[in-house]
Amino acid sequence: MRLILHLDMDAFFTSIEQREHPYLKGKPVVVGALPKGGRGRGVVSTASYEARKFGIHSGQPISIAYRLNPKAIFLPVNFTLYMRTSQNLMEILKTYSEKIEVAGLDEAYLDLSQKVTNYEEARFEALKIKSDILKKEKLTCSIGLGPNKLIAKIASDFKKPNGLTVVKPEKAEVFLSPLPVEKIPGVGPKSKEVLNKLGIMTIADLRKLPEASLQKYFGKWGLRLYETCRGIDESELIEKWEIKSAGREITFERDTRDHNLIFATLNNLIEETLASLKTENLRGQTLALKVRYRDFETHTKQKRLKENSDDQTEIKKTARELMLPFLEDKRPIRLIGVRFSKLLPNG
DNA sequence: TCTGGGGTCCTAGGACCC
DNA sequence: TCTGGGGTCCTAGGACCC
Repeated sequence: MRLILHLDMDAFFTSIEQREHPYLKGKPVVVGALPKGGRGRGVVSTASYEARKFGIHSGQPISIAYRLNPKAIFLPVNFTLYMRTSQNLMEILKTYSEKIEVAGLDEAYLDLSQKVTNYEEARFEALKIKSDILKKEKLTCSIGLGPNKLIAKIASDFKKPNGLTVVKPEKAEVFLSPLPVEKIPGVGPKSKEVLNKLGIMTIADLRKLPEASLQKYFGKWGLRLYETCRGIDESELIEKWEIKSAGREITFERDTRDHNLIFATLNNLIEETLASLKTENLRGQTLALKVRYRDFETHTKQKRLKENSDDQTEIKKTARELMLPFLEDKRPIRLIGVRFSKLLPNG
């Protein structure tokens, strides 16, 4: 019997801030870009549950969050702190199963198939994990239990915060039926719109679509969707991720056409990315440049680097050449980014 | 209202090779 | 004159996730 647990921390970043600074408890806290009196350019990373009452949510432009509640407490992202907390968390989880997939700073899947024999035992394990994390890290989480990653993931989101949802295999279809299609991981705004226009609002509706139609609209992903809406997911936990690309990007404080600023920033981004690749003992064989104009139109140009092009000066020169055609456009530039892919171990 | 930064995966056309 | 089929690599774009 396969039994998967998915754990998702509750409002991870803001909960950590509230833990570190007790006076923040019970208050609307927003972690993300700084609002700068409503003129900030970033987005909300995490909003505390108190902040969510004002309509503030992650991914939202910080300027809007500021408008919704200027009195909320806006904090910058303390990535080092969250990373450290995340590592502690994952160490705790590893004591409950050796088979674990770390899915971001605040999420993990545990395969309990070898640890328990039924859902009652699994529920007991889940409760132990929750109390262990609360005791050791002073944080709450929500957990989903199910016969596969898909069900476990949707279940963990079903009751938040501090929830525990158990979905036995025979209840999977009934559990999924009433949920809106966008609850399916991988169904974002675009797919939701396509489906909604076809009159498909819930996962039960999705089940009425023939496999061939799903393939027509969504290609390979459509075939997966056909199984997903029936609660079928055979995918294994990914216990070890290998890095496939590494990059840096930055949104300018204000849109710019200043070539000096653009090229200086470009060089910085390359230096930073090369430094982080170096710590992994990797080098990239392909360099991609990204430019976003004021109107948010975004383009990329990439180039396979010459053999053994490990030379920073050479890479910067290539980046410069990739950038030049973008500068012929009259639109001010909002963001630039670089990314290395086709990574190889450094010989 | 105005949209971050780190990534992954998929698609599609053209080049090139057998 | 009309023109294969398959595989792989490269590039560009887009959807999505945390």
